Amino acid sequence: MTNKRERILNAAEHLIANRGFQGMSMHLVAQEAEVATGTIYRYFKDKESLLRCVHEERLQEVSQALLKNVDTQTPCYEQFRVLWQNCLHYLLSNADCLLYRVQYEASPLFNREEEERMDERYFKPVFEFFERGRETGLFRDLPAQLLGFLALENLMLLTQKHTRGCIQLNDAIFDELMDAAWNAILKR
Amino acid sequence: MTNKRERILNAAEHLIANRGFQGMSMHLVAQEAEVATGTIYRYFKDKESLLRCVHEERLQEVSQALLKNVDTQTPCYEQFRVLWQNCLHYLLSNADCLLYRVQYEASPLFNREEEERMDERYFKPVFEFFERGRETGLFRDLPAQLLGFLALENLMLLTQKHTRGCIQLNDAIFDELMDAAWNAILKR
Amino acid sequence: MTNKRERILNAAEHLIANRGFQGMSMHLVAQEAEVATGTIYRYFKDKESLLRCVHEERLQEVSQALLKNVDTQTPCYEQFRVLWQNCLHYLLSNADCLLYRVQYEASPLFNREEEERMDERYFKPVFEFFERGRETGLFRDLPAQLLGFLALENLMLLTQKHTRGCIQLNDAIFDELMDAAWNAILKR
Amino acid sequence: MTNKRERILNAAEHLIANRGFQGMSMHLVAQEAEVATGTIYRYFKDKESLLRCVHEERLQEVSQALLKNVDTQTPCYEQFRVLWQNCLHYLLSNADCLLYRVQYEASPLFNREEEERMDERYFKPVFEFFERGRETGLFRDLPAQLLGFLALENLMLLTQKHTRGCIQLNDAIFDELMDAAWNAILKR
DNA sequence: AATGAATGAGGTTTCATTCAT
DNA sequence: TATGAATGAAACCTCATTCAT
Repeated sequence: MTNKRERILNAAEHLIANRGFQGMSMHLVAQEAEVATGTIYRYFKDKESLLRCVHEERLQEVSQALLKNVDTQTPCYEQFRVLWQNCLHYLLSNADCLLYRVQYEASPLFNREEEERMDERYFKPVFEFFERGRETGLFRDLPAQLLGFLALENLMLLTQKHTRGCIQLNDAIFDELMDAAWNAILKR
Repeated sequence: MTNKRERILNAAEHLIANRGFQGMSMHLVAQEAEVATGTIYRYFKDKESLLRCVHEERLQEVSQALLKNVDTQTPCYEQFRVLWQNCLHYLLSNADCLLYRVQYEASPLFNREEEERMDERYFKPVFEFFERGRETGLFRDLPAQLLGFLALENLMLLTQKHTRGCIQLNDAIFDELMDAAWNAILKR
Repeated sequence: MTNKRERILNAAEHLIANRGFQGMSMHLVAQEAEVATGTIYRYFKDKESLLRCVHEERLQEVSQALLKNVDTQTPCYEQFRVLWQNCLHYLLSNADCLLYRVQYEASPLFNREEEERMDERYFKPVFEFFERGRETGLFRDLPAQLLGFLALENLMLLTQKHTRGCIQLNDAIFDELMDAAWNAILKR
Repeated sequence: MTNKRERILNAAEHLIANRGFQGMSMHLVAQEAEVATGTIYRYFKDKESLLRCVHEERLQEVSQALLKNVDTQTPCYEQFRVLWQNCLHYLLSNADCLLYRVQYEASPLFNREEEERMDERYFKPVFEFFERGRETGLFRDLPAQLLGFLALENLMLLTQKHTRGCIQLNDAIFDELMDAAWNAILKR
């Protein structure tokens, strides 16, 4: 059953999300996934490889969630709104993934080049959206990567703080935040 | 010599910055600080306590750097500009502190309540600045904490990516980013 | 197909020869023999049993090779010469078997009594040859086992060193070594 | 206490001697040496390093024992006799070292080049003895290494079999064996 | 008869912490 | 106060063996 592989990935993500990279031991992963320790090594060469897979599989999932119902034929703002809402909903309903990703981004352990390649692969349409906006003079004259960061990435940090109970957010605030993001990237 | 205590704190910060929480072993800290392993335990009860101290000492330093030359008598935008520039310069010239802090923020390991208390203690004047801006109707109707986040905290993530070589930033971009931050918090 | 049994035995021998007893895992044996791991257990009760079989099967083969064309009607020196040459050629052309056997002999793991029984069974004619030589007063007054050792067994160690590239041997040296062996066992 | 280092080396040697390379686990070494597992790693980088040290330290000891009382001024046969007797006595009274060494020699795991360098370093005077004998026309025209092998190294294998109870040796046999070794290397 | 996924005991190694000096 | 050798629990990983298919 390839089901076991998925269980292992989820267990790893969950443990990292809740206990940090330090708190994810192979033994705990096995326990959480309800498999024997040795079983993990049938699916993943070693711990590092498991971590890489957790990352890549989730990246793919995130990018799909992000781009759902984004129609390049609709007005720019409309596309932005869908993107932003997709992002918000995904983050709010996938706490483990969110808490995991924030730590991954912060960690100095990972190979930057590989990460860049993956970002490019999975988020190409997102970057293209911001690039088009910039070319038409709607958005600020900043690299697409930065526009994407201003518009979406800090949402990640905010929802993380929300999920962990550090701040309280509600729908009114979300509307305000989306508007703030839109105004941040708009050319003056 | 209390000098040793400082050396230990710096060593811990440096190691976390460059190798993550996992990469900071007490033995390595001792080596980097050029003290014996046992000496660390004269200054800090245990590893957790050392980590807490690293955090608090730096928080204090950051808050001082942030508020330098901020004059509440000057126009709001001017105060914002100084705050933002202080923040940028501190982050760019204190790579270890920056790389450390990003990981700290992302980590699920720390006591949220204590952190909140510390934030409040050290960043009170910053929050007050945003609060005033909101009350005068200049800034969006969002909690000061959120305004601060929109204005300053994502700068931390950006400079981290810059420091680690994931993105390239320059003065023109920094100007643009400051403007983006300003526009993000401004009421429409 | 009993062919599989042979493949497994060869794989085990080959692995031990090249990686030592430590380097022979059941998984690697299966891979090298191109069978499934579980299949090994159809032919051999467990790892120990497999090792014992590897040993016995090869012992039989060696003894046959050793005694080929040895004619008890010919003069003693002639018989010795054929035995020695057979031994040399077998060892030189069966590197795995050689490298395996040297390790087996050195290992404290195996049951000495069983080994003795096997030696006796398979090498009886060889021992008889040395026994006859002793009784006729041609060879030293030493147990046949020891005469055999002096004459043939150190050839094993020498060819092992040759095969592993530790020493260089050639035909002239081999002639000299055979003469040395002959003189070692000869009564003065 | 550097005493611990010695205890660890002895424990490792003893375990290999009696249970083979496989049977030497770091845990067992620690137990036998009466130290904590972790302590081993203060003295040796890892298992491989421990094995190398066991080897080198013993090699040195063996070479000293071998050359004791060998006087290059005395006749060749006398020197040979002392060498051979030294070798015999050392092997008979250092069972662990003997059983260890035989396995080491048989193992395909070790770096041949390094071994050669060590042999050369520690056994130089032995090789020189055989070289002189060859140059004066007393010994066979074989490399000193091979003469040494014929004269001494198979003694190692024989005493191993004796120590393990596979064969019975006594003083009369030893005399015979020494004579056999002498006749093996003598030029005809 | 054959497969190979699964198991978990046991291997090597690291590391936070203690304590005699 | 400072040291660093020593500890042993716990980390990662391997491997002989079993068993459902």
